[in-house]
Amino acid sequence: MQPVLKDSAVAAQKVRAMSGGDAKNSYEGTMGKPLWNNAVTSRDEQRQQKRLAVLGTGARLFNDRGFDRTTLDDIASELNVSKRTLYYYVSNKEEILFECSRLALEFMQETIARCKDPAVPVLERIALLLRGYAQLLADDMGACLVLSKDIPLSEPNRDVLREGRRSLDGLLRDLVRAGVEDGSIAPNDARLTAAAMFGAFNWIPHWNRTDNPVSHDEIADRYIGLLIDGLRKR
Amino acid sequence: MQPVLKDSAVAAQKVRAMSGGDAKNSYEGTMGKPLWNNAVTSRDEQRQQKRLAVLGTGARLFNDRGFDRTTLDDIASELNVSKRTLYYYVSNKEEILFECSRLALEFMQETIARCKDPAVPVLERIALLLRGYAQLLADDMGACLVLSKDIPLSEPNRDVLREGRRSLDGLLRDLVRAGVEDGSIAPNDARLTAAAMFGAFNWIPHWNRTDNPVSHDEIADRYIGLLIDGLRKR
DNA sequence: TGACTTTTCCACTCATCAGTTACATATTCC
DNA sequence: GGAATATGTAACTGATGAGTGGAAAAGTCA
Repeated sequence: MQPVLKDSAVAAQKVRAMSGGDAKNSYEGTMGKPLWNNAVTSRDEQRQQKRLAVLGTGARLFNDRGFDRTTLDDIASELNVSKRTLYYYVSNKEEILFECSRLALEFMQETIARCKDPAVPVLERIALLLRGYAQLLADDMGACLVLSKDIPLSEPNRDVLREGRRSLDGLLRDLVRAGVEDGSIAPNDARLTAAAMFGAFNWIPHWNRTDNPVSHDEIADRYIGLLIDGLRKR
Repeated sequence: MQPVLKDSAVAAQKVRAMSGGDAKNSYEGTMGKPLWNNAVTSRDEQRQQKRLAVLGTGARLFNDRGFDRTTLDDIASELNVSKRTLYYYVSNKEEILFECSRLALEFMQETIARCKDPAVPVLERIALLLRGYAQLLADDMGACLVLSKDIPLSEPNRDVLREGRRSLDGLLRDLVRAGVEDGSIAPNDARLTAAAMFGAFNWIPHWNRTDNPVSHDEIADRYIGLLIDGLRKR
């Protein structure tokens, strides 16, 4: 196939071309938002969008094959571009993974903020957090946060992600403790409880990454029901 | 350090030497059983034990660094042996991973059998299964089953493991359905329920792999309690 | 048009690592 | 003792893949 970026006349086509052309591979963007728009965009915006296409394609391939088994040539050829071109948008392979994970954590911020509203009952806030998390994991970048969790990054990057994960975990623990305090939750070790809950959700990208995935909303509903009310019939 | 296998006089010492010598690295064997015994052992038994040491060390390093980031030289040097020597016990890198996973699934068979006893109430049988699974995950080979789950193996091996995992998952689903049938469990989608439960447990090796791990029995107790009775206070 | 910037690619280097070749030394057993 | 078997090593091969150098093509704007 021809290198597309060079030939196409219109910027919008270019960015679409970055995504690989055919529908099944086309990069749908992050959190469901389309990656490009057809309006005339500035050079900087185009650059930013292409960079996002690199990150998104990277995330998808990392999730499919694993970080170590994905070559930069894989990502490049998915985008119909040479490997050298990728280095115009990112400075190395690690940066792709780091940025995907960092963005994923950033996407959670809105949900996190909403979970801190003291007007909402604790159990509902926990459900809110978990539902938001399930939606995050439906996205390639969100799944990347889980599936490539154990790839060792260099010093500063690693700390940034660790802090992000830690604060997410801390929030759930705090909610559990708050629930115990106000009597809505049975006493328990908040650390283990939070680990069990995140664990259940983190496993989703491991099994639900098929051609016909179960809807993450449906999964979230059942998981939340199970975690809050348990298996046992009353 | 000297190559130890060649110099040591006594078989038992040899096998201990295979494990790296110093206590912190010494290979403790599988499922808590010591790997060697001091009785005079036959050549075949020694070979088998050394093979197990290779597998166990492989599993541990795979769990620590990931399969792709573990070289055969890493495993060899952990055992104070040359890489070529490993090839006397296994035929390639994949075989190490495959055998570890296969053995882990084999270790579960006893638990699986006990869970099929119809005299025991369903909820207890589920607890039995999950407790056995948590113990499996405390072992390097068991953790390997989870942490290297997504490494692609060649055709026949992949199918063997898939079948093992599938039947484990199937058992839990069947138990859940049986519980719904006999009224001890609230109606639900058994597939999602089993996924949530295994997910919670599968995540353990991801977070509890430190110098001071939480006891897997303690984790199992809390997880089982949560999954059966839920967060909500009654 | 022509100067300037942005984007792109070909072809390369260099390191890593699975698996092998060729050989050496121990051990077992006749 | 000596043949057969088991255990081990050092040094190599061949493939793979991250990252780069240098230059050409395309786009921008006077």
